[in-house]
Amino acid sequence: MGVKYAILGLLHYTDMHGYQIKKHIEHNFGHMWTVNYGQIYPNLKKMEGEGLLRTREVAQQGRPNKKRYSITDKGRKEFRAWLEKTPERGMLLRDPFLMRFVFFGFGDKERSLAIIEDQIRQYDLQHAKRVKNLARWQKQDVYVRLIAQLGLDLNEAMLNWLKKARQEIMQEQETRELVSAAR
Amino acid sequence: MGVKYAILGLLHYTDMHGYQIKKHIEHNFGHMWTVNYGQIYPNLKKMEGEGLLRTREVAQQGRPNKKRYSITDKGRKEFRAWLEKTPERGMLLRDPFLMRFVFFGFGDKERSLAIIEDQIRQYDLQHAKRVKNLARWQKQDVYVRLIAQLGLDLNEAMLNWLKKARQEIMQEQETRELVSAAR
DNA sequence: CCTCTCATGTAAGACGTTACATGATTCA
DNA sequence: TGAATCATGTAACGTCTTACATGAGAGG
Repeated sequence: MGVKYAILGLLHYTDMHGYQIKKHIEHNFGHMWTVNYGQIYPNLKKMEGEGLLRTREVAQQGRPNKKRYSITDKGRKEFRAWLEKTPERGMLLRDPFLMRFVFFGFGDKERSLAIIEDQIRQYDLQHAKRVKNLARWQKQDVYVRLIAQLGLDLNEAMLNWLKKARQEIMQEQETRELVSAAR
Repeated sequence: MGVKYAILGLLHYTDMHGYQIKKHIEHNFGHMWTVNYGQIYPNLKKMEGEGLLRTREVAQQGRPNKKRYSITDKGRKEFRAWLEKTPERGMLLRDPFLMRFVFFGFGDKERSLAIIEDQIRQYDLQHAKRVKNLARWQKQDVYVRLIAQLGLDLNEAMLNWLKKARQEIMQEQETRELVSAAR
């Protein structure tokens, strides 16, 4: 259900073939969303069968023929109906780091701090990437600009939290050391 | 791979049966994570077969016997190894609302604003719930407390962004109306 | 020379969700 | 009377990921 509407949405901008759609999704929804050909190509085929898309095949030499997809009126109508529905459920956040974090109390403190340090580096890099892309987003409509802003906001919130977490965990360690030193 | 380590982690605190594990996960990871029996019971069975868990059956009248699971040394070892690995990938965020939001430019503005309004209400409710649970979290270790704090932080970031978004979208509308009124 | 980009696709498997079946007890 | 809680489990069905196969041309 996920990729389907992303594809229909993207084809509102311009006709595309599968390879481009993947690139586009990675660029625009990237850092939070991954797609792969195993989802895209079967979906395109299925949607064509349902009359939501139309294909024009473009011959190429030395590589597989391109299939340029465009959205049909039926596709537009279905997309529109989806767009106006109230979202079926809330945000799902799954993060292998956070999953570990809850249980760090059962592990080694030094190792936990190293993993946190690594996450800070990761989010710093992401932040830089997002800032670099900002100019590109600014040319788009309000909604796309706002989504870009959300990416920055959440990134910032995570970074602040990670730094606060690092500090609190280190302090806890100091307290323990003081207690055992006092004995 | 997801539920497995959550189960091993929870069994570090106390022995539990499947029903309780589901309740626990919903309470502790809830609002971002959903689990169902279709995942839990087969996983428990499999993990018992691998020697990571041990069962004691508790007879009951009028309902299925309880199976109280406890973690084995092998389970603890495998959990520990997982805990200390650097997380395999970044945060994955999937949100049917945000998926729509990017494409709101192709839909009806009034409808989009109504959906945003609804999201604000939703996050307000969640915020209240999280605040109510804070006291319970404070009794736990640093890591659990920090995760609770992150929940609040991200909730707040989303709310601020939603309100900013609502305002910007409404203003855009006013500008358009002024332009057409001036003609 | 090697890696990246372009371009399509399939097959197998992992993972997740929904719905069903059973059935007593407790609470509104 | 009806719904929720307790308690286990399976089957069918979706979705997602990984790995494979093919192969030319561009750029470092």
